[in-house]
Amino acid sequence: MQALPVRVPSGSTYWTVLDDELRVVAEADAFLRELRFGRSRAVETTKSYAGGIVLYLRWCRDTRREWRTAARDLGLFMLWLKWNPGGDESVRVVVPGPGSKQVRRESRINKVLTSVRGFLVHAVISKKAPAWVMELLYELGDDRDLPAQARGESEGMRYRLRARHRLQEPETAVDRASDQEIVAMFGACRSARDRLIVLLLGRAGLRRGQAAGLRRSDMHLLMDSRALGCAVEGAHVHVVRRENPNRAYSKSRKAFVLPVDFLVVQALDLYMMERHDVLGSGGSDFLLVNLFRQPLGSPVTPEACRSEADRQACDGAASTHP
DNA sequence: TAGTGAATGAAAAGACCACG
DNA sequence: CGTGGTCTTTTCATTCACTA
Repeated sequence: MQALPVRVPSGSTYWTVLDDELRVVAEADAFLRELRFGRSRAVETTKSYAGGIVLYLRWCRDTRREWRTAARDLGLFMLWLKWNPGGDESVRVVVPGPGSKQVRRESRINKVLTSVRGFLVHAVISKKAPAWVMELLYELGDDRDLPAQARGESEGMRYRLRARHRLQEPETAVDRASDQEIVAMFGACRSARDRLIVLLLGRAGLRRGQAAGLRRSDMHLLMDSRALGCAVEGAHVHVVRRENPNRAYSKSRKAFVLPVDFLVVQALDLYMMERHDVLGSGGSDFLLVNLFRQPLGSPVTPEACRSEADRQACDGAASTHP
C-alpha cells in the first residue's frame, strides 16, 4: 500500500494509491482524480490525502476489515494511528505497552481522518459504499427543529454535518524568527537582491513561493499608484496566484495587497540598480531573477530562496557567535 | 515519504447597542 | 429587562505550502 504521483498527458500531476501488488486502487484513484481535476485542488492536497488513505487501507488490511464498512470502527483506527507506526513491515497487532510513546500527534491524526472522510463520502456518493457509512462519519441533525425561515429550500431531510471523530489538539508555540535573527540574515546577504528577499519575507510577510512569483508590475511603490490604474493608497505589492514557469505559487487563491515600508522600497531601488548593471533594462517581467549564474535573467525559484536562506542563517549565526 | 504549521471560508458564539 | 440587529471574534473542517 503506497502513494504515487501520476503525470497525466495534459502535463499536470496528481497522487494516487497503489495496493500491495502495485495495482491502482480504483476507488481511491477516482476520488483523488476528482479532487484534482473536478474540484481543482492543489497537487499537494492530493498527495496529503493519498497518504491518509494509504494509512486507512493499511489499517483495514492489517486488522482484516473491509474498507467500505470499517468506518464503524473509526475510533479503533484513531488508536491504531496513535500507537502503530503503520509501515508495511510494522507489527500487525497494536500493543501499546506501558511507557511507550505515541507515534502520531493529535493534529496529524485529525488530518488523516479528514482525508478518510473525504474518501468514504466519495465512495458513498458513487455507490461503492453503503449509504449508512455517512452517519458513522458525521453527526446528522435534521433541521426540522429550526424555524421555517432558517430551513433550506428543498423538501425532506436536511442535514447539518459535524465530523464525529476529532481529537483535541494541544496548543503549540511557533518558533518565529526574532528581530536579531532577521538582522543577522540581512547582514549575511551577498547581494542587493538577497537583501530584498529577506525584507520581503521578514518584513512584508510574503511566503517564499509568493516572492518568487512577483512581477515587476506587481510592485507599486509610489505613495499614489493611480497613474498605474490602481486605487490602493501608499506603497504596496500585489500578490497574485499564477501558474509560473519557475513553479512559484501563491498559497492564497485570492489575490491580495500587502503594504510595504520604506526599508523594502529602498531595498528594491538598490536591487533594481544591481539588476540593471547585469541585464540592462531587459530580462523577464519577473522581479527576482538570476544575476549571478546561468541562465541570466530567468526567474529565481522558490527552492533557491530557501537554500540561500539556509546559507545566510548559518553565516548569520556564525557571525553573532564568533 | 511522513509530518508540521498556517491559511482559508463558513458557521457558531460572543460583544455591543438601540429600542420598546 | 428582554429582544432583535449588526458587527467582531472564535472555532471547525479543510486545504496547501513547506520541512525533517
